Amino acid sequence: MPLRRGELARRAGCNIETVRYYERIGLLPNPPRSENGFRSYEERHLTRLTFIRRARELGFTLEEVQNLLRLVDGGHSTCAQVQELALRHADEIQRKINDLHQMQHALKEMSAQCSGEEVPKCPIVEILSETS
Amino acid sequence: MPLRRGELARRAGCNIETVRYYERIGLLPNPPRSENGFRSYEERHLTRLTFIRRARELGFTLEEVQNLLRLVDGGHSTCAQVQELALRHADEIQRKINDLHQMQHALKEMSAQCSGEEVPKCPIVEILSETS
DNA sequence: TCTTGATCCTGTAGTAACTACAGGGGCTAC
DNA sequence: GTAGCCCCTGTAGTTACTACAGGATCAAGA
Repeated sequence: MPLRRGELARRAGCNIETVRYYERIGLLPNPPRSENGFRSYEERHLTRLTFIRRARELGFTLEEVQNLLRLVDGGHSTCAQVQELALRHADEIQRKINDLHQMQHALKEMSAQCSGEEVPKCPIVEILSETS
Repeated sequence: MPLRRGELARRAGCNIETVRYYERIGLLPNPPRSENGFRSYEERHLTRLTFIRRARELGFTLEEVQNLLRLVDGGHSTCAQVQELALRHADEIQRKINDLHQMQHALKEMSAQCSGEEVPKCPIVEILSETS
């Protein structure tokens, strides 16, 4: 199932130009070309691109995405390095999860207290501004 | 406790120039100025700025942050509107939480299976590429 | 009192991560 | 054979910052 650029982008949920951009900066490998010069992608490209798109939506920078990809691609030699990095990433992710839980709680609370004419005060801003 | 721009940025955890940028695009209100023309911020500015920084780190665009702020600032008239918006945001947040949980699980699994010389294969990319 | 250092001001230019467009070519289908 | 859709390349524009230049303010020390 070789995919062309447009179809790859569509399935990964990203813009068609983004594919070319990631190729240019080395985040996606240059794919083989078919006879007519069109880029020809495989499942593994789709997998990788979808991961990148999702990680970006979760607030990771492209540099952080690069680090994660290198981690799973096996760029690090020793187990200690891998563990260190994996756990550091996991901690960062936990922080994000906590923040999101707080946001969600605040929004649901607001929605629940919304009845009739009364629009309640939503504490989401105050809650998420605490320096934890 | 009036704060100047540098101290506000430092406490909120963002760059000093970002403050001016948010002011320019209308995300932060223009603060009063002291005698010498310096910007003079209050607690509420710090609260707002910290919220923005955190929301950005969680992958929300500035436009989405604007929407969240309008929601809590009371820009929407009816309760139905507020509920609709709040729940939509909460759903989006739940999706992010799910993705982060999967990433975290994959990373911890990888770290746990790391022993001695063996560096295991990490399924984080494959897992997060599933279109759920 | 003078100067050094830190901070502020404004305007503008540079960077990261896309996104859009112009000009041209390759298929397929009526 | 031409209309419509997709692809190619190069380049320019957008979003969200971030850095820098040139100058003013102000507290503290020599």
